[in-house]
Amino acid sequence: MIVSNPELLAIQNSEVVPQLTLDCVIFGFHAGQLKVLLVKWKGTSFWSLPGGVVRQSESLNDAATRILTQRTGLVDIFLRQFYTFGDSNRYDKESVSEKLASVVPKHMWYDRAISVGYYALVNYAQVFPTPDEMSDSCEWRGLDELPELLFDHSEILKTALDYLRKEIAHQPVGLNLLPLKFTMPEMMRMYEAILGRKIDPRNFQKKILKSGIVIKSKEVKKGTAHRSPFFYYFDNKKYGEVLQSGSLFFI
Amino acid sequence: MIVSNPELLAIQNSEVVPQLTLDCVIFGFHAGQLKVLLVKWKGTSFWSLPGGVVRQSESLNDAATRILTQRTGLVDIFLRQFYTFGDSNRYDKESVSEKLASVVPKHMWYDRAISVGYYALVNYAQVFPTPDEMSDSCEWRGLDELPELLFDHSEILKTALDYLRKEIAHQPVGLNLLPLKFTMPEMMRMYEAILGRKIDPRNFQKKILKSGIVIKSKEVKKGTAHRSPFFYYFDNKKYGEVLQSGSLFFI
DNA sequence: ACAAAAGTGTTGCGCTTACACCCATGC
DNA sequence: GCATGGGTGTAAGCGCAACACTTTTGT
Repeated sequence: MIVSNPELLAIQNSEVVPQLTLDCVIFGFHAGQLKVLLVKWKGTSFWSLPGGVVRQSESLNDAATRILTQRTGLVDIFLRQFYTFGDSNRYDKESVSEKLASVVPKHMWYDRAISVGYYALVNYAQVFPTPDEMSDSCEWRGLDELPELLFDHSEILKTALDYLRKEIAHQPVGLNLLPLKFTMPEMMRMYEAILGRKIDPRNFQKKILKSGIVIKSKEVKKGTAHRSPFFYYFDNKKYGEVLQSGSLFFI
Repeated sequence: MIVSNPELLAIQNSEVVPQLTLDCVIFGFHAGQLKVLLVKWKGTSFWSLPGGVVRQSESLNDAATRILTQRTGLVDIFLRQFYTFGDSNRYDKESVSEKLASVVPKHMWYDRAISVGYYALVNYAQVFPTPDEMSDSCEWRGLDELPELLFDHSEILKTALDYLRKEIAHQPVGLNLLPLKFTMPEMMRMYEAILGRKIDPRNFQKKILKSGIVIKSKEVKKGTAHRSPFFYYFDNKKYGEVLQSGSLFFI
């Protein structure tokens, strides 16, 4: 049996690494908002991050990729390990096993588990949120409309966002979050959503253009009810170079 | 039984988290060089990073602190989790169990293990390197005189150094690596050792002083065979503030 | 006296920030 | 035509990097 699924199942066979789980914070960008993909446990109203176990034969990165592909349908996504959560009281076994009794038999829970946290940046429009056999929905939620999360997943989410904010200061971000063609205001709103603050549009444009990671197309976006903004697209080669070099890139 | 010790013992009881280990990259600074604490396995000539298992009742941070205190005699050290290594082929069970057959019975090895990496910054002069029951020595080694290491420990060490170099750009470092009183050239050589490049002494001094984390004492260091440098000491309060705020601090 | 390391200031450039008006579009 | 958002340039100040000579000390 292979359990593709979630948190903390006390599977005592040798197929998976015991007491180890992996949780994914999947970020998307839509309607000017940073969103996170959450799952709701079958027959309950309890939400958590999508997660899973690690098979004996796969690496942590492979496990994270597998989980992401299952939930989003995407391959080749930007994925990064950011922290491993190992407090001995990350969750209360009694309380959790009670809440999820209809999904997971109580005796299957470990007393404690360690969870490796990954975050992913994905293109919202290309994602097909897919619940699995333990969840009956899988949905995007804005950062300001988050439900309470099971386990320590609220903390994991918050930590992921902290890491993302740090990384964005050194590396270009966007190739993974934005569609193929996008406007400068869209890109700027993405940065604003991640950083949680306003950015000056003139300075933003100057900096992005100077870095060389985007190219201005001659095409404009029509039907925006106001002046038509230009489309831009990423220069993948240059983007990769800047990503490699980490040649910083504050906004 | 509690095994305080190292990598990858297939202890099948419930005292420790199975298939999970924790490895520490302990950095010290001495004689102008960045050094790392290594252990040599008993009766062999094989070296590795000091590591250990995680007890069921302790958090990852607690486990790392325990291991560090055992090896160095220090309490209250600067310790940071940086990455979790989870490739399924991090080590070759056959080859490792062969090499360490005199220390660990072959059947005790897991097929694979996940290792959480921590690095620590410690004051070289205060450390008493202490081998444990599995190692017959525990020694400092300079970064350019490293032996080959077991498992994937060379990669872990390299990764730790990468993380340290990134962190040093945002946070003050030194309170943990330098003695209570130190000279500006000593501090500068520490930065040079970590960053692996030369620094301009005038610009360095300006930047450090401006940050306010050190205070110049009126005392000079005597007997240096040349002009006597001033002693400095850390302003712990200010240091803590800068550390918190992450108010960056490039060198 | 000599060799070696420590101490110290200035300048120019580039980067960052602050700031406001005109333009295009849909309604 | 009006409201809304998009597009764009300049100026000032700050931070960073480059750079060399004098001082002190032990031998």
